[in-house]
Amino acid sequence: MSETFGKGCHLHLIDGSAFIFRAYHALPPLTRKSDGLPIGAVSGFCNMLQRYVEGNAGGDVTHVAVIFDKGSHTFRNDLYDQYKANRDAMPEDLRPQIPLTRDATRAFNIACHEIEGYEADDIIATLAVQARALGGNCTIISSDKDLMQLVGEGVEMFDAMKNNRIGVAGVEEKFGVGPNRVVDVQALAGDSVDNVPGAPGIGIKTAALLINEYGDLETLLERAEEIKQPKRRQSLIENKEQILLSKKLVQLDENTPLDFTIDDLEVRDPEPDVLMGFLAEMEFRTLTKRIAEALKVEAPVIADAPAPGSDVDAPDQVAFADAKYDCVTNAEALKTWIGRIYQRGFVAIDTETTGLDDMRADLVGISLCVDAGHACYIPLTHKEGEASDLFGSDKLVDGQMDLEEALTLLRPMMADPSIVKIGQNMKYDAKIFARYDAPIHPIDDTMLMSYALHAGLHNHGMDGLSERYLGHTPISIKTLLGTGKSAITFDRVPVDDAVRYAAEDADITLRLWHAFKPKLHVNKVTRVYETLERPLVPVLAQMERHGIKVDRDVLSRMSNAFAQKMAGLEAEIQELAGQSFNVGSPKQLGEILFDKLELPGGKKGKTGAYATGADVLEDLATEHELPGRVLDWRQLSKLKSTYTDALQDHINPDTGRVHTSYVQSGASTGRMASSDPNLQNIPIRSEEGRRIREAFVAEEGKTLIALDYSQIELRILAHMADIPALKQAFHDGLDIHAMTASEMFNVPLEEMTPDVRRQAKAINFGVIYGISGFGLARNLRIPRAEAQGFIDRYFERFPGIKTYMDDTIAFAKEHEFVQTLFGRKIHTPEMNAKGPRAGFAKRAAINAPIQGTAADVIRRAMIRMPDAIADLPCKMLLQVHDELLFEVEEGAQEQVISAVRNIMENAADPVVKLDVPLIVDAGEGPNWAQAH
DNA sequence: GAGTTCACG
DNA sequence: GACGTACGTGAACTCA
Repeated sequence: MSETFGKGCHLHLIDGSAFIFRAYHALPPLTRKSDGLPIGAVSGFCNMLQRYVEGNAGGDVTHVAVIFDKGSHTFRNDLYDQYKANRDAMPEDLRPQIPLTRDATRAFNIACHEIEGYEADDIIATLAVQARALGGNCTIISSDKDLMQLVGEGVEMFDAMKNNRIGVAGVEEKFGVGPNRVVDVQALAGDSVDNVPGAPGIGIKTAALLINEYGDLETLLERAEEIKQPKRRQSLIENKEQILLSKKLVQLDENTPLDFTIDDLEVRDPEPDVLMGFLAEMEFRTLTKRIAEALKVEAPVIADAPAPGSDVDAPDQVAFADAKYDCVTNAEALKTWIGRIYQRGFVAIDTETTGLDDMRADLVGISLCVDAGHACYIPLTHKEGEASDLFGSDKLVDGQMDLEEALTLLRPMMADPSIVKIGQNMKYDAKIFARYDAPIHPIDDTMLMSYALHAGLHNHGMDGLSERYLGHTPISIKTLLGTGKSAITFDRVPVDDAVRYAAEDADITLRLWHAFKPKLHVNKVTRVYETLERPLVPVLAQMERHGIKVDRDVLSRMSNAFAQKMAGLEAEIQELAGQSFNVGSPKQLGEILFDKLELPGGKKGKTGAYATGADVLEDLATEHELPGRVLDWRQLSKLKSTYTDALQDHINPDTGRVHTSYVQSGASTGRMASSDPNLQNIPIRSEEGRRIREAFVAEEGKTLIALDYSQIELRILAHMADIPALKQAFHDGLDIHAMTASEMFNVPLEEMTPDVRRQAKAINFGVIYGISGFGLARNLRIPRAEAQGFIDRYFERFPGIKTYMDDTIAFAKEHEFVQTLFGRKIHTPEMNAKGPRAGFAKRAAINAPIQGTAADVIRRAMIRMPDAIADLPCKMLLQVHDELLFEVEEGAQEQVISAVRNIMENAADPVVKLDVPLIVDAGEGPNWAQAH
């Protein structure tokens, strides 16, 4: 019955991408039971296709196609690089489903087309115009307003969700003009979703008014001077180029080069075998049955596999004891595994290396897992010889794949955007792979999933997670490597042992992934994971790999100076004590101070030792000379051992730089921790300590730039607790501590004394920390009653703060978690405990949303930073909670500061609209001391 | 390995 | 009325 498209024919064009996104967002994240493949969007897509088919049975449709977008780069990006630039990345669990929606369309025996470099809308436009020219009709199954310009004689749209036809009248209702002028209105109004700029200040209503008055866009722009309203006139004149560009962006291309014709789109009946086969493979039980009935065929039997992940407590289909772990020793076997990975669309991957330092450790082997209970290990550089064997040769163990051969096979899979690589702490593995020219993307991380789900409840190490969520105790690395001096490195572990250990790690990681993935959605932290955790991994990896230059000579000189001073102080201290003792021992010092010298106020802690902390010694300094000397000695000792000495050992011999490691899941609040070395606690408060920052320097020809958020936590408090006076003060750029003092003590700002301001500052900080009279009294060294008086007065002046605290505590008691403005959850399991623990929990619950929201804000800035500075000669090096440090080529300072500041100050947008401005201060210099 | 102290935001 | 007390970290050191 083949016939040429023409009069009397009716073409249906389905907007495939719209179907996919609707399906994805309408459904919970379903997974295929047998293997956990994410399948929700495919399921919804098939349902929509089936409903479409049923709805059009017996209708007049003669031709039909589903049209998809292909690739992210189109000719519009060449016109305007910001086009659709503000779109979120595709969710990771949707990505592997995209090719399956094509398969689904073909399984329904419906034509399915996409063309590289063009949006689906352009293909639809081209086909609609052709259909009309050939005298037929066309219905576009979509509600996308960008397609409305096509409506007209012979062409209409159909909103499948609302079951609603959109003709010329519908378009006029939406845009206020006929379809032929829709692009003119869109060009003026712009589109925030697609990032089409348009004319600022002009929306659809105004645009329609203007177009109707002047006829079309070109005439309007020519005669813009005549417009009476000054703002509109100015906007049109000033933004003429931008408006014309916008028109090009919204105008669909009706001449897309097609590699098929309308005649190829003729309606075909589905072939039951093909369709049933596909549905059965996807394991859609209900849908398979329904369609089988409609087609009057037998529904295939879908085996009832136990459901991994459906029950978090028992996700295993294969007991660990029955797991099968292969040793991969040749290319054929590895290719088989890679084939399995492509079938699934995901793989759990783990690296074994010679050490814990990801900047220096060498790759020893790789393990992979795609099915729980079936994993493999690829030994690559295991060496012969026992740990104790001093003459242990460096000869490689026989029967291993060549490292480069294995990487060559793995690299395409690791870089393939359709394959999700799952790891536990993937930053480590990604950094190792990066050193072997094997970039890995996209990734999923079970440690970070646990962090999004369980922050505040427990740690997120793999062994703990395995015991807690899988009920399985993993093989301990210590049993393989030993401990202490006799410990060996992984390359000396016998291959058989390594297979059991390493393959199990990948197996565990995959099972954790199956357990956590559905929980993200149930616990409503998918957004946190997808926007604040997952995308930060590559950013941190990049920063850590880059490192910061540290001048060894500067540190070494300071170290010697400190040693000399300490020796002098030590002699003085012994002299004052009348005996020699270890100044570094708090126990011995306590005995000298309180037993021998009989100084007052000796208090023993729970262990029976005297407290000798800085606050105690400061109080004693008025009584005796010795405590003051000890304080000086301690400061120097700290600076020397922790900074000037230890830091030198952290200079990487290959790069000459120091590479910290950020622990993304380190702090329960959403902050990060820095370790090996910790570069988030480099001294600054004391003059002597601050000089250590002079050793952190820029490379020759470059300079350091530090940008930090000003008072970010107080600003967030002002917003969250909704305190008008504080918000106004921030809007007016006032000194917030002085303003607080003025409000509290009724002192005019001009008469403010530094001491009153200092007290107010302490209170402001106290509020953020969950203030108590006792704590404030100790901090300010004032009587407790006086401190309590301050707090009472503060709450009187800012009653909203008290309400916020009470509400937060009530929420935490009820739910046992608190939340940041971005939805991060911090669990507070001790809220309903008895005794002093409840006090701790309360204060932590008050602090966590504030500290956590600030942490979320800077994370968002960091995630956006690589794109923002891609074309600038600079690198982001460090994060210190509210500060970012960059190394910049000399001369580009201004540009970088302006770009970075823009990202940081707007980092909360568009998810959270803060009532207070975020302000970023910037500094620049040859070293960190001067840049700050 | 726990406890103490102190560096940072 | 008595508990105890500012929030969040990491590292070095002593001592059992």
